[in-house]
Amino acid sequence: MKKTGKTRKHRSLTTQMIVTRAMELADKEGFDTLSMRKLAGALGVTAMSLYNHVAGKDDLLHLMLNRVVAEFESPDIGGAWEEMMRRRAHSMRRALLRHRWAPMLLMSEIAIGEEILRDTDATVGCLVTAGLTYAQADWARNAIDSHVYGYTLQELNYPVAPEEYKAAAKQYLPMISKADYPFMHAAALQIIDGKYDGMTRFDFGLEIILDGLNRWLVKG
Amino acid sequence: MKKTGKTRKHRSLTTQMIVTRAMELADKEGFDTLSMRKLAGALGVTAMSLYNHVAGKDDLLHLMLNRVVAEFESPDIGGAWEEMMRRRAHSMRRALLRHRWAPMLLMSEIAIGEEILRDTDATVGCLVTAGLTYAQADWARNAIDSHVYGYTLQELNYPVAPEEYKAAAKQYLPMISKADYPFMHAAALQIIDGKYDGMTRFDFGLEIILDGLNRWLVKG
DNA sequence: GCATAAATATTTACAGTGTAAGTTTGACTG
DNA sequence: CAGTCAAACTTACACTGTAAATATTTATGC
Repeated sequence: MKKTGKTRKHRSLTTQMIVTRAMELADKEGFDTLSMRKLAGALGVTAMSLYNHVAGKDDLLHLMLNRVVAEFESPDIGGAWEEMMRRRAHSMRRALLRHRWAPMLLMSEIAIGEEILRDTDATVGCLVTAGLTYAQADWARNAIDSHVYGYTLQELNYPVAPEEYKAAAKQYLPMISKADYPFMHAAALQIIDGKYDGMTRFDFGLEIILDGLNRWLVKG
Repeated sequence: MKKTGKTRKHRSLTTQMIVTRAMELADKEGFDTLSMRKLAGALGVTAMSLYNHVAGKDDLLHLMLNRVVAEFESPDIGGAWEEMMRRRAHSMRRALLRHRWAPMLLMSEIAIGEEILRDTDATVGCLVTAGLTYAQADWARNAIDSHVYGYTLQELNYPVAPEEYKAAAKQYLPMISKADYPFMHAAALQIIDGKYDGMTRFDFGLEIILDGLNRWLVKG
């Protein structure tokens, strides 16, 4: 197992490389199949080598989550807050769909880090600059984030793709007892008949919230 | 290892017992430390015995989640939809706070089962009976659920308890660079000065959504 | 009552996991 | 060239879920 002397193994690993590769693997093959051994293998290295650059799997996870948040679009200070929040929400959604493993962890981990602070600061900053109090800004941000994370997470784990709703409804209709679940039964029929496409909508909830916030602010 | 003949080990285990004990353990000691061996031990049995009543850990998980959803309050068909949705949301929140491990899994698992169907059917049923179309009912339910799950999950994982916000703000203030994160810095000061208690509010977001839905329906 | 069948609990074993501890290697420094 | 120190490696351990085979208790049929 001697070194050839040319293939440099030493000094060839960085934290950035590890995080990048980990995200690629998580994106492609799923987060739960990502093990330290597998990640190390993908980098041509043994598992324990990673521990020279990363404190542990938890630490790696936080670094990955920070990278995801880095993809969120920062609202401009001084911009029209509604439009800024809308743009941020859409960019969050795109980032979360790119990294399907992220939403659950972003919500359920105590996630702090440079990029997460930056995002929070810019968001609160935009709202406060637009005239909201810190309390109002915090509540607004929380309502929006709850929706973005909540909606996206539910959507990501929905078992059938939108273009298969009709077929799925046909397939499962006989399993939905009309006596026990009359409304679900009727809903399935509506989807089959093409009266409703079965898709919930991200923007629907988002606009309800933005509009509601706006009205509440105007009212005082 | 012969049986004493009196201490009956056989026939003494049921699926219900397993699920109940699993929920107790998860509630008390956390979901991630719940292993089949530990659960079996708590029931005075070996790990593999559980597999006679439960297909596997995944199956057990789904049974647990169904039990949680069973604690959600079913809206009445024919009731005033806004108030019904409000009551359901609050009961969801109480149940999710009782079972801190549940929200993440309810959102991220493909969860189907008797109780989950019942809840969906009753909720959609209430809304449809109140005059909404199936599409509108689905969107409304989705917006509400996204908020309930999203908010509760974020709240559950918030690192400091509400009564410690002030102390926490004092402690961490020096770590929040005024140059890099001016608004977070200012927010911390407001909390320290007692101008804002730092608590976001479940009802704030919920009422924004309910009100927004109402307006949208009236408008057509 | 007794053989047989069906449930259900147990034992053993395996391929994984994250990571603590100790060892070797490689690349700079003087 | 020798010395130093960070980085990569090896080994080992205590876990995990669960497949397969075995043992034991209960229920059924004659």
